[in-house]
Amino acid sequence: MPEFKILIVEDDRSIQNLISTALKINQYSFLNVYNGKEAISTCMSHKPDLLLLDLGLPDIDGIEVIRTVRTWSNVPIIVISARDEDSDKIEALDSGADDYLTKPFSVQEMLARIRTVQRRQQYLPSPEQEKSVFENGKLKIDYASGTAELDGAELHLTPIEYKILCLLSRNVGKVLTHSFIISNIWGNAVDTDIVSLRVYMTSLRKKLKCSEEEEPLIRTRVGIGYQMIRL
Amino acid sequence: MPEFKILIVEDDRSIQNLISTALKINQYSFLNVYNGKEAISTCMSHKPDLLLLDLGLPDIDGIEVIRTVRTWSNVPIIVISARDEDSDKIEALDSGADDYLTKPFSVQEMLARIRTVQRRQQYLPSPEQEKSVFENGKLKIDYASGTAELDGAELHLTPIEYKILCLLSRNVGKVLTHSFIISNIWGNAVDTDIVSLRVYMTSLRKKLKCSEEEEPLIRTRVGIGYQMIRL
DNA sequence: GCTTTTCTTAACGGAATCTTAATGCCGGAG
DNA sequence: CTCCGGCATTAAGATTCCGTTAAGAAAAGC
Repeated sequence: MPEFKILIVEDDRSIQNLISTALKINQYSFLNVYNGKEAISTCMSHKPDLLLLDLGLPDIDGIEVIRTVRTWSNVPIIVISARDEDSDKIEALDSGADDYLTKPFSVQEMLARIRTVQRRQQYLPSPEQEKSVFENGKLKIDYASGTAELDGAELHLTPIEYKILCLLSRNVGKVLTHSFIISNIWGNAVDTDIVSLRVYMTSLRKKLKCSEEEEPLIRTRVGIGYQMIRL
Repeated sequence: MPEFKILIVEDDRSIQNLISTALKINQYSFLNVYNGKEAISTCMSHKPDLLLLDLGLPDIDGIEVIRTVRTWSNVPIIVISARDEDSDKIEALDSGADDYLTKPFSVQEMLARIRTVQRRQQYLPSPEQEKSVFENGKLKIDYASGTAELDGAELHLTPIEYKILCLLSRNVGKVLTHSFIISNIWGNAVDTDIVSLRVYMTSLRKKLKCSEEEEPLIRTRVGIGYQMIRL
């Protein structure tokens, strides 16, 4: 195995120190950042193999960090938080976290859970080239900053529109079924109608369409779902 | 998404019942076994997508179950145990467990951690995904993206046409009876006429036929059914 | 608290698709 | 040769599916 890079996101210096020391002893390579924005940008630039993430950050909420990173990356995320309410755990896990440790935590257990992540990594096919910027024709998405632009002009998308666009872009060329899109956007719990999805597709298409006489970026597969065309 | 089968390994009937009920409500399909030997054999025979494993079993130690299963399978394992010593957790995780919940545990948290496993599953290469492209003469089907093309040009197929084409392609060379095709496309419940099938075969053939003087891709077996020819 | 944005739901016209029916073709049996 | 069963093909009605608009509800920002 090459090297395993861990990004520690923790504003409490003493805990940050505790974790760093443990990782150093076990010969992991790691980086420290102290707030959410740094976490996202470092994650983008350094492409770590694992995130150790505190939820209580000074700037952004940790949950938001998870959601943002998950728009373009499947990097394992272990949450380390002082909040021990069930609702917090569930929200973090459903937002995309892989594991959740409650402070005070056992360093040995943390290390064991890191090893679990490493072990799973082995079975993954190819370390997919996860880029944080997506480009397709005139469309350009910057997953890290959460923005999209068309022909250089920034698009003003609502959160849901943006999510749908991300989902389609991450699966360019593939046909995504209605139910797949809905469960990915609204979560497994909620049952939203297909009708809502259609409304969003309309407004998305309206915003994506700069000129006529062009092949539409998003194609409808009648009876199945939608598909972004690779231009 | 197909179905997600969970194997519950728990000798305490009350807890087993608690878990079963939660899974049933959330429409998972699951199996119950009550000791380690059954766990291992059922795991082999039924190939579940997830193991919920209690460590305190009457016959074998749970850790041994993990190690045994791990000799041939990477199926996700979530341990649910009364032991809350660090050493127990670490041993279980290092033996191959993916997660560790301590009794008493929150059912909601358990469900969230199951969803985490499911989410990760999506990114893994499934057996069918590996051979997801079918080619035969000028015809090419990409099962993953749900598209088919003829001579490089994409085919516009209706859902039923596409289903029929997939069915035939997955059984190239074989003769499929009318009733087999009908039950596979429309399900055993609906009684659709053979006449409808003929109409679809016509439109399918029309779309598949690029030039004359060629051997037709789909051959009629009078009185029996249809067959895709391997070119 | 008020304004603005975003989300959701309902309604409707139109398009794509499914199904059924009618017609003609072909080969074998009488 | 003629009849008949199985099949292909076409057309047309029925049905489902989609896109769009508008309006009220909810949420976010000020």
